[in-house]
Amino acid sequence: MSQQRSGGEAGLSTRNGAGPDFPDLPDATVARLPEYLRSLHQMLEAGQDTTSSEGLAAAAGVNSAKLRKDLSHLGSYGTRGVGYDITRLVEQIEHVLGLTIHRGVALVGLGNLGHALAGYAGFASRGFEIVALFDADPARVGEMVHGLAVRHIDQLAVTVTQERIAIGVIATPARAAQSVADQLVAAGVTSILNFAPCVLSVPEGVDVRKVDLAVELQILSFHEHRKANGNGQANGVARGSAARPGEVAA
Amino acid sequence: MSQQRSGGEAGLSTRNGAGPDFPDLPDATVARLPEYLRSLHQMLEAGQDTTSSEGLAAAAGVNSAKLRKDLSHLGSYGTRGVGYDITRLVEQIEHVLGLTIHRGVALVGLGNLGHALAGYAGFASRGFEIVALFDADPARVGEMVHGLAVRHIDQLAVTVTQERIAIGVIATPARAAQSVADQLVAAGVTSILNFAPCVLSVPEGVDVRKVDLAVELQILSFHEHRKANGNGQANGVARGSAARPGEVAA
DNA sequence: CTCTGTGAACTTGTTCACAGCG
DNA sequence: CGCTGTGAACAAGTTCACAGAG
Repeated sequence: MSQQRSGGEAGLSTRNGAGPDFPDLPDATVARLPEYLRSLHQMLEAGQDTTSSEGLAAAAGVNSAKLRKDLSHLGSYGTRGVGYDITRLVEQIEHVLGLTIHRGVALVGLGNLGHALAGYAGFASRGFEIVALFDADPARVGEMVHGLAVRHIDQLAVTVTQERIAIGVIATPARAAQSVADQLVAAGVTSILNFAPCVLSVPEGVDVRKVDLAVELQILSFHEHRKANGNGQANGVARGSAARPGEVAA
Repeated sequence: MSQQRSGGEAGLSTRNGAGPDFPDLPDATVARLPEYLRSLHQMLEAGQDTTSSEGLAAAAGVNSAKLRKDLSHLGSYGTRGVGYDITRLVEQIEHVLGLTIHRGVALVGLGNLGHALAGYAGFASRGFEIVALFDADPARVGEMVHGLAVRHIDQLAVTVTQERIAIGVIATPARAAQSVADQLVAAGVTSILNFAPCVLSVPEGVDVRKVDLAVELQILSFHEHRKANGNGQANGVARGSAARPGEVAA
C-alpha cells in the first residue's frame, strides 16, 4: 500500500467467502480501481464508448497486463478482440466499490485543511457528501462553511448516530486526533480518513487510512537527495504515483 | 503498492552503486522512515533518549521485525540488549532522507486546497519551506497568503530557476495540471507532489507522487461496502494506514 | 488476426525465529 | 539474558507470454 505506499499493517484486505457480487480483491487492486474509474469517466465525457486494456492502462498510468489482471478479478467484462464497454465497466467498478450507495461523511476539525476539505468538489462528484462539520473551538462553532454550520464536537455522537454516518474525516491537530477517533468509533463510524500526523489506534473492524502531506514531501526529498548525489539511477515513482514509463518530454 | 501503493509504475526506486551514505533502500522502507522519524521526535519531546524496536514499532504502528529490518538497511545504529539511541537514529534518518538540506518548494494553484497547503505548519516543521506561490487567475495574483505574494504562473520559470527550487506542489484543477507540470519540469523541478486528480506524464528522472483525496474515500467505501454485506472478515488497513494490530477498544 | 484473460515465472515485501552481541 | 540484526520461509504483487475467444 500507496502514498503512499505501501506502509501500514498487513492489509488483510478481505478474506474469502465472497459471493459473485463481492469478489475478494487484492488490496493493490482496490487501490487502483478509483483511478481506472476516473479515467473511464474522462473517456465517456470525451464521447468514447469502448476502450482497450492498452488505452485504459495508458490513461491510468499503469501497464496493461496489470490492468487486465485487476479487471479480471471483477469478472469478465471485456470482449476479446475488441476491448471493454466503458459504461458497463464503470457500473461494475462503482458497484464493487460501493459507490452506488450515497455515503454521508462527518468532517472533524475546521482549520485550514478542514475548510479546504469541506469545500472540496472532488468528494461530491464521487458520491460522497459531507453532511456534518465539527470543531472543538467554540469560536468556530456556528460558523457557516460551504453551506453547513459547524457544530461543537459534543454533538458528534448524537449527529453521527442519527444520520447513520459511517465515514469520518479527521483534520484536527495531532494531539486531538486520537480522542476524536475514539468518539467517532463510539458513535458508530467504521471508516476513518486521518489527516493528522499521528498513529491512531482503533478497534478491529474499523478501517483507518492516513494521509500525511509532510510524509509525501519527505519521500520526494529522499529521491532528490539521491539524484543530487548522482548515486544509482535514482528515479522511482512509487505508491500512488503516476508517471508514464519512458516518456521524455520537457 | 498500496495509498498510495501503491499504484504507479514499477517503482525501481533506486539501483545500486551506493556509497555508505546512500544506502539502497527498498521503496517500502523509504515510505516508512518519515513515520519513524515523527515518532522519534515525539519521544524526544517526552524526554526519552532511548527506545527499543518494540517501543518504536508500537509508536509507528508497525511490527517490530519490520522496523528492525528497515533500520538495519541504514546500518547498525542499535545496541543489542539495549535498543536505539534516539538522537543518533534521528540524525541518521534525517540524513538519509536528505532533510538536513533546506528545501524550497513552489506551490501552484491557490484555490481552497492551495490556501490550506500554503499555511500547513507540518511542512515548515519538517524542513520544507514554501518559497513561491503561483496561480493563473489574475484576480488572485498579488494576494498575500500566509506572508507570500501570489505570482502569476508566467513568472514560474524565472522564479524556479532563480531560487533553484527542486520540488513543486500542484494544487490546480485537473485540466491545468499537466501544463503546470510541464512548466515546472522545464524550469528544472525534479520532484512533483500532485494533488490534482489526473495522471501526469513527466520525463524520466522526475519523480511524481500523487495524493488524491477522493481516491482515499473510495477505498474506504469499498471496505464499508463489504462490511455492510457481512461478506468475508473485511477489515484491512492498507497503504499508509495506521491501525495497531489486534487492539479491541471502544 | 486482435485483444482479453490467465497460468507461471519473477520480484518485492513481510514475518518468523534465532544466532550472537553487549 | 534481553534485544538487535538477519537468514530463511512465506506472502503479495507484478510482469511475461501465450492460449484461445470473438
